[in-house]
Amino acid sequence: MLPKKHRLSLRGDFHAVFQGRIKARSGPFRIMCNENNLTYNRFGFVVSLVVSKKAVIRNKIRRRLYAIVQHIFPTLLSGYDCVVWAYPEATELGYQEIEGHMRQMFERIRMLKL
RNA sequence: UAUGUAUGCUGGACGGCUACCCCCGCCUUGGCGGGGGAGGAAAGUCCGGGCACCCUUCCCGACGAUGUUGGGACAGAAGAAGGUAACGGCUAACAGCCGUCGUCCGAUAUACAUCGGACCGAGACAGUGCCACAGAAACAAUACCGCCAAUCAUCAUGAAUGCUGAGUCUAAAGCUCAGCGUAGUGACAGAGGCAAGGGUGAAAAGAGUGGAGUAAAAGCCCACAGACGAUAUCGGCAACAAUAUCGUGCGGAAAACGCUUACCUGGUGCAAGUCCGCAAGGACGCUUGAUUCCAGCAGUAAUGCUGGAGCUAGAUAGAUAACCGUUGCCAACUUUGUUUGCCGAAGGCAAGUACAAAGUUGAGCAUCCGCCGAAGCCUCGUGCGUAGGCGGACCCUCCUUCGCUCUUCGAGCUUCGGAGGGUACUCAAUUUUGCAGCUAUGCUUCGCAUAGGCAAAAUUGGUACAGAACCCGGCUUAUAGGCAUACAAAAACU
RNA sequence: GCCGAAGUGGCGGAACUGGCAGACGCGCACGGUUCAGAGCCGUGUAUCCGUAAGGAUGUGAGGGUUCGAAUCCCUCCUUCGGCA
Repeated sequence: MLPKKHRLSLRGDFHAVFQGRIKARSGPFRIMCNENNLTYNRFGFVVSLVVSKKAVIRNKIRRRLYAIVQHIFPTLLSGYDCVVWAYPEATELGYQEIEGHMRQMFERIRMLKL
């Protein structure tokens, strides 16, 4: 879980990210980013009712995404707001596979530090 | 014994590592320390409440006065609309719960009765409607087949008495003949009487048995029995039940109705609403409550009362976790033993059901590819493929050989070639079970006990349903495994 | 969190005042027309059993009321829509 400071919460923040041009996709996940005027990153996750009708499964996917982002947080460049979507196929994946997809997406949008 | 149904309870544990939310304290403005952090259904949203605002009404005050505005209330008329429906109790309230009654079903039983289960369990002599097809008729009735011939009509016959005519002598009477025709008899079934029987249908006028009755019949009448309603008495708070009297010929459907009766509900819902802010948004409401646990008392019970102790999530794109390790539990399988039946001298054959126990730890391990392919499998193709066969790569051991290095009668490394092997498990400990023919020790002998000894085994899968969003009381639905109680009874054995 | 609507062959969609389920259209299959194709015309077309006649099941699932349920009632499932 990320601290509340690093989470996206306001409606306007999400809409600002939707205006961004930095996008990537890997497997059942999609990411969209935009620059903010802060010195740190903020993340938001979208796991809609289409993914699964059971709240337990949706919560587990979101918690895994939070845990992965928290794990690779120090290796990222700063100053971005990001939103990650999950799609129904994500319910079939294990933790290692989700982590692989996430790393691939961050690599494609060149947010990893060298 | 296994299984099913119903009800109630339970719903894994420990540790590592990296993090999140709330509260408290300290230093001090982001760190440290401490404490807490999902459920029986948090779900579905099917009901009921608390709570908040609005509407109406009432009360008080002010004013620009039959209205406006501010405050308060133990308030919610009628109608509409919606809901509930045996009776009593419980409750803040309910479509919930408890108890009782009634009807129906099942088991035991001759029966009474007992046990278990189900029930939207008021009203169809207030009204508007419905009962398809079939059938004569589907509810103030009607008559297809059928039954009857009392009454009317028709036809035939027709006593006594009678009427008319003729004759018998003119008349009358009487007598004879002819005609009419009454009662009666017979025929027919046109009018009519009947609804017992047949047939149709889910249901047929709703009255079952016996008698009387009739032309034939029928609750048309009588006796007995059934159902429903009213009244009285007895039991019960009541629904209801028992008995007696009186009355009623009595179809179904209220899960047809903007139908009746009785009772309940003013409306909207925390996205209610209050406050701050230009706005985005934020704070409050928001967790001390019809609260939890324990004990006692009252009550058949639901439940209530009293006393003591406790504070037990409060997120808001939504925390309570992610990833590992150990272990518990369950199932299958394997092994061992016990088990059951049959034959029998030892012993064997069959069943593989039920029960019990174990399935742990460490070390070593060089194999791989292609083609074919008994068994076996299916999509039935000359497909897949276990054992196995052939070929190749690679590895190990030995021998021969070309060289190199060094601490030089030897060792190591290496090139070419040849032979053999590459078996998928092995070893040790441990645990459990079994064995008792060998050894040691102890006990008084048979023998028993302990320690050694011998044999066997050391796999796989699962661990539910599901995530608070203002809070409670219910209902319904989901739920691996485990526990308890009641009921049912397949199969096997006795 | 709250409120509402729908579910019928392979598809769309009738039958909703209870009374023979699948009208009608599209699609599909077969046959005819044509030298051939399109188009047109005709027949058939839920599932199972049966040579056939015929029988059984079937309106999202389960239960109930009724002589009889796609229709009425109850509980679930799925899908869709609305409210800041």
